Amino acid sequence: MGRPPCCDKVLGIKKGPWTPEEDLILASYIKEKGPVNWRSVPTNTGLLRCSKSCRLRWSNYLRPGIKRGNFTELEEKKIITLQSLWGNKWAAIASNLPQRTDNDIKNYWNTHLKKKLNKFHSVLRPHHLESSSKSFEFLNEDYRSSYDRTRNLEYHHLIHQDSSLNKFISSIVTSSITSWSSSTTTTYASSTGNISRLLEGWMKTSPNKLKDSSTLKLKTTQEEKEVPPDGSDNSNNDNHKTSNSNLDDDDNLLIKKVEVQETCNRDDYLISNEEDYLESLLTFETISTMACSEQKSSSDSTTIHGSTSEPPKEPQTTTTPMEDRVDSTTESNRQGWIEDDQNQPPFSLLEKWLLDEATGQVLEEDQMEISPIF
DNA sequence: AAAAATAGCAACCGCACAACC
DNA sequence: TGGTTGTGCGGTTGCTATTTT
Repeated sequence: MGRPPCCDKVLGIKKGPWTPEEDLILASYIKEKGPVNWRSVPTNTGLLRCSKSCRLRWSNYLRPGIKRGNFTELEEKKIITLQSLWGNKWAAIASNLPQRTDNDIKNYWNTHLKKKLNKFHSVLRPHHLESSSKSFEFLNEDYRSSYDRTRNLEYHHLIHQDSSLNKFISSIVTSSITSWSSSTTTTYASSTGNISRLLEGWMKTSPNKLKDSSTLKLKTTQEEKEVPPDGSDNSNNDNHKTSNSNLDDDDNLLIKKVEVQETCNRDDYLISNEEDYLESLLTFETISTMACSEQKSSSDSTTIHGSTSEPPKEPQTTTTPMEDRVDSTTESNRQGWIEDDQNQPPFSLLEKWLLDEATGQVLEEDQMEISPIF
């Protein structure tokens, strides 16, 4: 026998946007009762909502400490990085952005960042993409999406090849958390904000939440790196909510302290490289404009290649972009990719930056020395 | 000025899984 | 042991606001 129908199948259950009155009732009830059995909430509050709807409303909008709208560049960067590492594991990603909900991040990714990345690729690699689009005509939307993700994963792979890069990503996340921890600015949507302010002071961000968020598990061993914090096989969806199962809370707090200290010691490094990253990724609209005007004014198909204006090169083979790019994730191909740069399609700024990082052109190894996180 | 298209986002849906009985 | 329940999660839908035609 399967599960009984969810309560939202019951007649009389209200759907659609929540009203401020409903928000107030729900928030007040949870404020009074504390952690609740969601099944009992509609009954006890008189709300004509299903338990799931109540839980969702609370966890996504009413829960104190939620920050809404106005994603910062650092948050964008972090989302992009983690999405490339873990895919659409929004809950896992959200666990590393303490004030954001998975739903919010997911929406932001779908409506902003995905487009941004696509634009980023299409502008900086017009030649490559032009041929890509033809090769992709036979692919359905899902498959193309998976290709997009594969491209993101290429960055991931490059990062994996080089411990310093991996550490860099870790440090980005860590420094983000550090700055968030000290941030007190919170922006709420109108009605939600009113409700939240009603609850202000009642429920501070729980120590556990803060601690969990601070214990991002960017693994440093190869097998661990591939595992998202919730477990890649989905065998345990709650894995990302626990810090280090082998350590007790005090140990984890100690690790956090050490980590923060190390982050502070790396400030100079972080600032310079995060700026580089942002420059390539988050300001590409400017680059896009430049590229467009460049292409308009020039008929010789000159295009932007990283920070240079190296002419684009036609792909040397007839392989599809998928083959071309996915195969490049092998170590040998990666090496070839780097060494045989002249024969490869031009890299985007981001790709080039990562390659520069991987080949040690930017950073000294001793500067990068960071204790493995967890 | 109005209609159509698009973007943004809140909320819903359904599946998976663990805990409980 | 198997059914029931509660919860988490990712994907999708649909409404509203904004922009374009």
